[in-house]
Amino acid sequence: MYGKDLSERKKLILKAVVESHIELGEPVGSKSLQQLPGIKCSSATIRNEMAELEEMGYLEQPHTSAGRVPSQLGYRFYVDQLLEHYAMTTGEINQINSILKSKTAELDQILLAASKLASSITNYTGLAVKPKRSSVSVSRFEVAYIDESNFVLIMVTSLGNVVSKHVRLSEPRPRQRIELLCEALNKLVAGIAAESINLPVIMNLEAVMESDAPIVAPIVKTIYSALTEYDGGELQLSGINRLLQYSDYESPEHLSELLGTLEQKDEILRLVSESTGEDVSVLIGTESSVQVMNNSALVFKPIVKDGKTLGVIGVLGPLRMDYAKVLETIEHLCGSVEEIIGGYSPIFPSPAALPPSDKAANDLRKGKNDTDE
Amino acid sequence: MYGKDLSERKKLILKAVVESHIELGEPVGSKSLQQLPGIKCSSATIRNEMAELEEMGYLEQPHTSAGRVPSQLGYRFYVDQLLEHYAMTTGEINQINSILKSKTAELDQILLAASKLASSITNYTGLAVKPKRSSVSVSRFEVAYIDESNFVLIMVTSLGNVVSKHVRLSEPRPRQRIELLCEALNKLVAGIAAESINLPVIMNLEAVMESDAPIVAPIVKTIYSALTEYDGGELQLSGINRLLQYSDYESPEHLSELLGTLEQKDEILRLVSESTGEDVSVLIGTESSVQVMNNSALVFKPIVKDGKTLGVIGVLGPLRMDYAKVLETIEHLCGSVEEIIGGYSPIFPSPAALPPSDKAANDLRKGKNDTDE
DNA sequence: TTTAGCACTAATGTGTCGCGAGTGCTAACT
DNA sequence: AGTTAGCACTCGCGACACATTAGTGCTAAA
Repeated sequence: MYGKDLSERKKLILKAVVESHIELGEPVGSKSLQQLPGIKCSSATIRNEMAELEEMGYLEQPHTSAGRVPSQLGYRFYVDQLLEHYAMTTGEINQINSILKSKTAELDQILLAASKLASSITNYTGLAVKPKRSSVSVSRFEVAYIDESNFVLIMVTSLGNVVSKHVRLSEPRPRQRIELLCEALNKLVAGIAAESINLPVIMNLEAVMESDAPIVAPIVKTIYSALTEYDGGELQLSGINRLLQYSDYESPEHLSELLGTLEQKDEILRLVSESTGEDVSVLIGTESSVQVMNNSALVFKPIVKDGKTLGVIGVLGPLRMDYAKVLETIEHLCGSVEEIIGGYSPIFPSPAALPPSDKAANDLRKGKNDTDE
Repeated sequence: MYGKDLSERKKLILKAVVESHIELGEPVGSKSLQQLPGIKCSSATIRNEMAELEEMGYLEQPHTSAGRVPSQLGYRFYVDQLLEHYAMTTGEINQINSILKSKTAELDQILLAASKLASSITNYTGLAVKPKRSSVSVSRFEVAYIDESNFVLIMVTSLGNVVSKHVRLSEPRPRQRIELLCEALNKLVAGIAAESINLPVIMNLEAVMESDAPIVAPIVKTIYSALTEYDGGELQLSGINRLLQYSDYESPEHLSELLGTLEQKDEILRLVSESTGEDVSVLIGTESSVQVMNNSALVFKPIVKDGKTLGVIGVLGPLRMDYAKVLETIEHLCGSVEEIIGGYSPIFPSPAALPPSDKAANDLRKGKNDTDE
């Protein structure tokens, strides 16, 4: 393991370099370190130590006769071992409480609010992700009949969310047939994950629908696409303008590329979904393996309830971000969000107290979230 | 009216200045104009003309001994009177067709795709707006019962969209009571616009619900917020990175401010909703009366069907944007989108073929749109 | 009314210079 | 052996002077 061979003094110096550079954004020299409390040696000694730290890869020099700047490895080590707990100010805590607590609404809203808070507290770009989910299923179908050629198919998913799709029929069907279809769907499709809607299921459906068999296929297709679409993960950024505050020293083309990648969304979604575990992830520079983020750091943490990841909130900032504050903020935010959604009386408290469609029972064990729209 | 006193030659010169500056982004001098076809006088004459144009406010000089740059008024006049029709390339048309035609899905999706197209074709930032609607109402309520403390209230709006809200009850209620509530809602609230849900309505509801009166108020509040929230207008940007390509000569703080304003969304929504008529709007510089957009131009056009504005797509770019191309692109895009949604068989074809809730009848005269989710 | 010519202006680019912050190295010191 | 003082060296950076250049306005002639 790296970093085990560092003397206490080296750690102290590395820590000081990182923190000074995070704060001021400039290469830090031996003299400025010397007058720091806790260091009792001369600038020459510090120079020697820094030279060695550079040798080992923790620091680097923009050019001869500039101070040192932490390398990616330097930040890594700092985050892993040197970080001091940041105590959030009461102002910050109040801000979180007042804004977040007022949102008892949809999870989406809460996530967005949390991302905005993350951005405004840390002064970096905040992000909220509604993660890709595997194997969502519909626990119940409803129809809202509009006219003989149109109805809205409403699906309550296994997670308690609601997805609705407008369906247009090529040939008109009377109300009862549609309601029959709905019943059939509830009997045959409810509780089945999108990927396991297969031919036998469809044939069953068609058999039930008798003369209306032709309308089954397009409807199943609609259901399928609704589920997978809903499933697709969503990324929302807040405080994009703060990207400029720190990457202005970078080339504008680079920034433009970064913005493009962010707008694409898939890279970030991939990163977020790749991370395992319930803990904070910190991706520094190339660790993200996204070319354009080599000069950025990404900190994020999933919001977990009963073992399910309901969302992710995080912060995107420069390599020299204030990791202590960001980590603390993210953790606090996640905590608050989990508290809020935990405060909900569970929608599906136990396999016993169940929604009407018995079929769906086995899919509802853990789903207790409550977004919709 | 301005601009009537301009000689043909002045117009020619103004046009040339604008177009040259749009293309190259640099102040344009008398010499470079001279060698343009269609101008048969010497640079000195052009200088005189330009001096007069500056006098009149159509041109301005960044400093002595630089060329001239169009003023805001200059652009205005150019757009109003000098613009030449831009013929879209077949490549561009194909791009639109292939991408747009494949989206037969939700209006939201179509709008987003159109905005992306606008951005990629024009190389500026594209925007799509789902406009604020006035007086949406619920034409029908449905409930999806989950358990005795939870149900999902599903509302089919007067426009045929579906909004759903999860409702948590502080005290459990049996299924029948919820269904009764739903019936009552359909009787008393369906067809009423959010703003006309008043005390008498609520009292009526409470009377019907008898012992369950206490749950009425929060539910009405939910309905109200769902409607106004849904009603709130939505803005999506695409190609934000292209903002950098042209505003890099601006101060980075300014750009940051602009991004902030865009993220806020309300300014843009206001601008878009303020515009009347079905035509393209072109807001140049201060015409938007948004401080931070003084150096930007906004071009947008509503998507209209049967007299209803279903969305707006537009482009945000620098003052020196390629108005000819942008205008043509936006108009073409809007045309394509209208064509696509026009192809839908109308959901509410006539006041006769109506959704079950008779109450809602009078709200459905024109609603023929079909988004959902 | 147009044009050629000329003096003038301001931005832009280039080269030189000195300053200052910071380093590495060596030699003396504990 | 580790620490420190001292010193020579290296860059980056801002300042200044200077030439260049693209463009102007004005005047006087066509």
